[in-house]
Amino acid sequence: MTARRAQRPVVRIRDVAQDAGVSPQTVSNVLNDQGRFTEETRARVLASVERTGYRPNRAARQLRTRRSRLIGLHLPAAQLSVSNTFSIAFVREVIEAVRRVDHQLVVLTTPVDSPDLDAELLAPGVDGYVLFNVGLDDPRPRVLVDAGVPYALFGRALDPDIQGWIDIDNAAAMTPLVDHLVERGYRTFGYVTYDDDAYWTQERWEGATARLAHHGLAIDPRWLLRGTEAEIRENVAPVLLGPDRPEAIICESDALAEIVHVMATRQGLLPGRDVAITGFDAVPMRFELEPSLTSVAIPVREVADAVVRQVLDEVDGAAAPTAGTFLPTRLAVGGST
Amino acid sequence: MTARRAQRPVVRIRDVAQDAGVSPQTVSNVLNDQGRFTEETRARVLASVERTGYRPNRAARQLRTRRSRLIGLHLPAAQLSVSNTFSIAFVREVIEAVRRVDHQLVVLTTPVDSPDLDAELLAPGVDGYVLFNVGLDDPRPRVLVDAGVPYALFGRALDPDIQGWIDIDNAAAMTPLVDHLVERGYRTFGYVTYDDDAYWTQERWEGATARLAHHGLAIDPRWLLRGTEAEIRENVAPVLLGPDRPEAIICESDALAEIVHVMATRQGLLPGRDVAITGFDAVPMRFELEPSLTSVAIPVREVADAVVRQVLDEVDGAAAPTAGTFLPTRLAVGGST
DNA sequence: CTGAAAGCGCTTACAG
DNA sequence: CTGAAAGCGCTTACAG
Repeated sequence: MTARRAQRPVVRIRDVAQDAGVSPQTVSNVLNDQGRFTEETRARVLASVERTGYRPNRAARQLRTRRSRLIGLHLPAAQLSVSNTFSIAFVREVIEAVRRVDHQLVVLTTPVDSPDLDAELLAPGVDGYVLFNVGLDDPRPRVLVDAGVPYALFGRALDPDIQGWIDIDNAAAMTPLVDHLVERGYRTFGYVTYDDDAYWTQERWEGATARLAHHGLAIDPRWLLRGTEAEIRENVAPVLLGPDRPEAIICESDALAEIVHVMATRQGLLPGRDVAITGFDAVPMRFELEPSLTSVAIPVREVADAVVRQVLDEVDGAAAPTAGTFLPTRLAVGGST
Repeated sequence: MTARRAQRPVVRIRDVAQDAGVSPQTVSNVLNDQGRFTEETRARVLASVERTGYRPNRAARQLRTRRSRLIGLHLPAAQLSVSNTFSIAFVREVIEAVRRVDHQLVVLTTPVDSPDLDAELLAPGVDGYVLFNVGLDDPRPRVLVDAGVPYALFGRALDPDIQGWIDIDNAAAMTPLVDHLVERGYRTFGYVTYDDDAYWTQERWEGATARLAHHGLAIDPRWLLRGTEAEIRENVAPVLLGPDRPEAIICESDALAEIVHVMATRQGLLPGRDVAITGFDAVPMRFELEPSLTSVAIPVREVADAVVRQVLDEVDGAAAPTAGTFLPTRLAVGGST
């Protein structure tokens, strides 16, 4: 226990000042790069910081500057599961993005429909929030707007007050995907999608069908498969992988495409040769599929960086120059088409 | 932007005091449940808190009490991936456990082998740390011990200074599993394991073989498969699922058991009828296996609660009553045996 | 049971 | 370029 209770004496800024023979104020200036000191002073101060092992007290700094250097990430527990491939990739990038701007990430997990959502979101005193998986009528941005807490979100909102969003253009993203399929010679199409009311579900469907129409093509209604993952898992073989099947199957997400891919393989069909399969997201999966999946890559890292930067701009009161920003997607061609 | 910049005036404790007609001190006492007030005062104060929308300034409280109410979770980025089924389940439970004790969770992702590990771990000013995936010679506990920062860990360490660990007894956990297999009549065994030097890898192997020996049984060396997930994926069929195969395959983890299960199914073998398969961890997977996997359940929630409680006890200076604690595992019998 | 004073460790004006 | 003073908003002794 001895080592455990080390309790080494706390070094304060005035100890460093004393050691360096300057005032606390000067130490503060050096540490916060405020200018107003000679290079020689700077060196002396830094040497003293090193020697004394000084580490600024965050609470004191926070009290004075009114900045916690904490960014909140709202991550309802349900989204932190191995089934949420995209969420996990996104969370990881947000953590890294926050680290790059020298802040700390605080994770909140209150369910979106909790009656305490407001209180819990406001309690931790973070400088701002990152939200994602935000639907058009999500209650969270409103809570933060009303409380005057800065935030940025990956997604979009209906309310024009809700600004500072970062998103991808789901419909537009389907254009190069469909063009690619048409170019490869595929002419009959199936579509696999979640049966939810998310706007991205809607937009991907509309983007795909519109672009197919542009080519004079369409998705045959009998090859449209909607449902939960479990339902799709069950129905994909009979509906889409029998002898009378489409040449290509467009899936709303990689998670769904993975199911189709696995089931196709199990039926003895080789994706890319016997049937084309496409996904959407292009994030790492539990096992890489073979042949690899053609998909639409969401620039997760860029989104995370943009969202975090947006929060900080808002915190700093830098005029938010945009209501929202679309980031470009990229077609990732694999062996499955 | 108007709504966005709401900037409502900050309510301080003295505003509440004024509203309630008491001193700031009394408001503080009520809010922190320090006794020393009448029930009537209490009600008046709480009403004023409600009316004014007061929310304590965390920085000020932290500066005064020297508690941030922040608990750090060190989660190197590599562990936050869909392949790390167990890590994801554990992180989720830690977040919830921290929330239950009314603290906030800060996530740090510095790689374990980073030269800045010390500095980054100490920078955020958390009250204490939760560590997991800790190996016997892990550098992290030492860093925290030396800095006098409280922590608790899921895992174990060699250094006797490193106390406050919570773990399961991997070897003991294998006893009921092996007994179950023997009881079901299985007499020939294969074993699938990672090729790493983690102590749990070692302990599970020893636990299984020792208990088999107790029954006068053993794992045939030609049915021992060691390697990375990719290697196991490739070799499991030829080594363990051919005509000359063991009756039962014990796997070090659910992740490996999943591979074996999928491959067995692909070979036309029905787990539980044609070959028995067991895992270890019993956390949710991307897709539930069918038949379900017999496995050893790690009490993830209990572990998370215990680790968080241990950190707080340490923070509060409550004597750490134990060097370490083993939590019990439970055999979860599924259809795969 | 309640109040006035002091102080946690910084940084932000303000003087020199 | 550097220093002495004030104050951020709480809570912790200390008096009454």
